[in-house]
Amino acid sequence: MISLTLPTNFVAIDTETNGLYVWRGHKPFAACGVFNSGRIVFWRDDFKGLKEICADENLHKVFFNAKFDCEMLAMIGCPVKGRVWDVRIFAHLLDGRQALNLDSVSRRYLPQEPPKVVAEIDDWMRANKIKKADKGANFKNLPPDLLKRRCIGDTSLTIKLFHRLYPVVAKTFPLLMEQEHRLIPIVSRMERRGFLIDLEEVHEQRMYLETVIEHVQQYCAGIMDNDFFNLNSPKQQRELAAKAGFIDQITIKTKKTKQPSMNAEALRGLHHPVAAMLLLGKMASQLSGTFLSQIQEHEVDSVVHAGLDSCGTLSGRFSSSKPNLLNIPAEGGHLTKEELQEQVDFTGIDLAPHIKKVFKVRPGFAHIHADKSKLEVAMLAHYTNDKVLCGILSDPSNDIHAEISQLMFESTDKGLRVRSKAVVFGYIYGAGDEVIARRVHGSISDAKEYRRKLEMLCPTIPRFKSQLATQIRDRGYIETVQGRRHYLYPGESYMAINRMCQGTGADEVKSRLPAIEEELISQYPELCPLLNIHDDIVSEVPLEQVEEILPKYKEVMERTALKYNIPLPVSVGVTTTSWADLTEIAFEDGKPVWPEGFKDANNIP
DNA sequence: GGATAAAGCGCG
DNA sequence: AAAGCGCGCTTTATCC
Repeated sequence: MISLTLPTNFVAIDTETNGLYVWRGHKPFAACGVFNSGRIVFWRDDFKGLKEICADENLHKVFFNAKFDCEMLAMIGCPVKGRVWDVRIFAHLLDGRQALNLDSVSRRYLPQEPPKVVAEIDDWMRANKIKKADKGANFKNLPPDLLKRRCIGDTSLTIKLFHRLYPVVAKTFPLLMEQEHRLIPIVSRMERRGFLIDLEEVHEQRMYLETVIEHVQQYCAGIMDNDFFNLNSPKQQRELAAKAGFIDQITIKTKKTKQPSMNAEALRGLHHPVAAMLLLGKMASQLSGTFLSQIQEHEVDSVVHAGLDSCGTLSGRFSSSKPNLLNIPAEGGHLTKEELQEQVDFTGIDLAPHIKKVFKVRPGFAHIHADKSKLEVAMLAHYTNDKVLCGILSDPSNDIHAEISQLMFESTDKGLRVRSKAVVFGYIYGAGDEVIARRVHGSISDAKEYRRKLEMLCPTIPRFKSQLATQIRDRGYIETVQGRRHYLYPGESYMAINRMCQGTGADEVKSRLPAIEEELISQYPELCPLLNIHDDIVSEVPLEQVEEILPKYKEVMERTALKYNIPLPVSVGVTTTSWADLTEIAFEDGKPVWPEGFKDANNIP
């Protein structure tokens, strides 16, 4: 599929734009093309000839961050055809730890210093008192010559990097190079489609949360004998804790400064009414001040278009920003009412609204969620090929933590199941004994004992761990089945299992997006992926096609997976209203078993 | 007044 | 010897 030698005809293109978001109407005002022949073309305001270049199927196009430039070029009537290459993807595959801006990538891989335009532009921005955040919007106001030099300079660096890196990346990462480039148009469509937002619901939830915050602030100010209390100040929280007399009972310390921690875990264990009020206020403050205000800030015509970056993480997972849609609170994910009720009487108060209610499904559509269950434990089973783990995972209906608990403790008692789960996850995450002890509410020696029990049960795990440590010591990186290299320093060997499991899982799930496109979108063009939440792919489908698509979607996610030592079953959920109403759908003989009345209630034909 | 570190917290 | 992993975002506190 991928040739090891450079293509014969290629052009690097860079656009200068008046902003970063096509959905806000931003578009290019200048562009540059540098051909492999050495020919340089620069456009400003008038893009004569650019359309023909972009439309040439036989001319490979090279970008630094292709998703951005391709979207922008389409905005001025120059859709990009033919093969697209992205040097930023090359850099990310070569070493995921390093910075991904053009300047630092050039310094890393090119022999000569990049031109000093970057510093010149920064000087100009400073001289004109432009804030860092407004830098992008002010490129248009740069002195024309400076802008032209910058645009040509960036495009020249891009083509030089392509020359230098293409042969290395094509040879070292054939699978991932293909996979990541296939994602460019798919992710672009995901971002442009976006999520519909219920602004009325956002407003109501904020109003409610602000009254909760106000109430808690009054309550704390009263205790402090003061007019104000700042809920977000750990300093004031500690003063409150001292006055209320529970600060000495806090055992958890902050990481850097070793002060008594005011985090939820510390406050939760206290069973003190003032601590409970603090917890409530802090939660309300985060829900309103982070999640809801982010949605309001980035909504355009009731739609949020989160930025999705396939090169945004060390592990290979996506990152999401403006707003981040990968950390929207689940119902009951934060404080539960029962937890606080025993400390303060909150009768008649809804503790927290469900933020996922805000994310609506477009009328006439449904959302399908499909997630690979137990993904990271499965990856551990694959790499270790452990008899016990593979045995348990071979039957998807098994409760893995109950099964492991049975083998470790000869019991599936709830408390013991929690312990074995904590040790398994602790292992996957590289936790120390102290953290495991805290998780199981036990002593350090308990933690040591549980760890030893798991190592006896699955001797392949410590063996795998030491193999990874050896590879890190000998060559500086570990490599997943997809061929992704994860660089780690010997002092970071404890993270190796996590990086392998998280990284392999991430590549496994995200490479299902091209499969969905080839096998399903070709047949159902209205099907549109919206989000990849690590082990989950969310898509929008027309209501009248839900029943038909659902089994195929699950089947494609399962069948097109790479081959592992264990099956990776996919579970499916559907909603036609909002993210909060997601309903899991069971399958029998490859057909969905709809819950009683579900189809009628959701207008599914 | 802007930039940055630290703490805190949501998700998988 | 010791180490929960990966993110993005907000606020406070502090520095220049």
